[in-house]
Amino acid sequence: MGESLAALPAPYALADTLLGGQAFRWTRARRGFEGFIGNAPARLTPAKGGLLVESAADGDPVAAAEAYLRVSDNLGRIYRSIGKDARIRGAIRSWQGLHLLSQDPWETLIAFTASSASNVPKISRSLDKIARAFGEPAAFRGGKWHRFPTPEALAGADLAGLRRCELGYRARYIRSTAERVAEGQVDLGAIAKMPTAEAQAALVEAFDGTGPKVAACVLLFSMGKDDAFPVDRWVQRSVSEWYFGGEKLTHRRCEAWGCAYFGRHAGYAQQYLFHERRSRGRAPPARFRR
DNA sequence: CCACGGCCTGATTC
DNA sequence: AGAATCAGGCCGT
Repeated sequence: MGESLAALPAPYALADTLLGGQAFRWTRARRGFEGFIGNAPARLTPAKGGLLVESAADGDPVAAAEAYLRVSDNLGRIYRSIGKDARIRGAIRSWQGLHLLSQDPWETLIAFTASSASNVPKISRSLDKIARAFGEPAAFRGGKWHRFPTPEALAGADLAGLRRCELGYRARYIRSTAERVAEGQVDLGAIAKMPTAEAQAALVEAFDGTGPKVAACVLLFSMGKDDAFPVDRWVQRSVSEWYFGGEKLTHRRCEAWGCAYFGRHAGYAQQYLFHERRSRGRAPPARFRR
């Protein structure tokens, strides 16, 4: 087991990043967090001069953690790029150091398929149950952990077993998605290489239960497509209230607006809007309206 | 292209 | 207490 110090840029909002709803399998543990990096159990603990990484991963756990946490993102440059107005700049100020993660596409696809019309605690419980029921056990720090199951393992899962994971109607979506990936009918790696709009269309086309929002989350949180702009209820509200004076917007129009307005790093803007609106944002001061 | 109802289910609100 | 409503949507009509 490796144990060493990773570099962590000065403002890195670790808790908001790990627990804020882009990943679902991290929990607080003492002064740090326990979860998975590259499907290996890991513990991350803020320490003087960096981040203590403990992991059962093969290879270089520190490098894996740094890649997963996207520590080399240049947030200053990104903030300048998306900081188009006082409203988004206020959100950036409130959530300084919030990062996007670079997660595994397969797990992210299943996680956000499970997320539809649900909520973070329930999604976390579902994914934990899926891992316990269908994933490989892994020993780490004297505890018993369960890796996220492979596509093959989930493709072979019985529907009743999946339903016991609090998945409801999403269970059949998850199994059919696993079947398509396991059978090699869809290549997530190939999709990750496509331009964003094309990749999003390919995901929606390929998988039952994957619509534009879920696809955008997969692109943003696991495929490095920072120009994806997932529109969920919170982002929809924030854009409607803060940029359109409360006017109702279709999902499609909201997404198109976000991509055009924020540009290359629209996905980062989305994260900040999401956190700001979900945590406390209400009606905007009139001066922010257009 | 858009609007609407239905869908599993647990927590919260009324 | 039991009924609505909501929750990081998607699908079919």
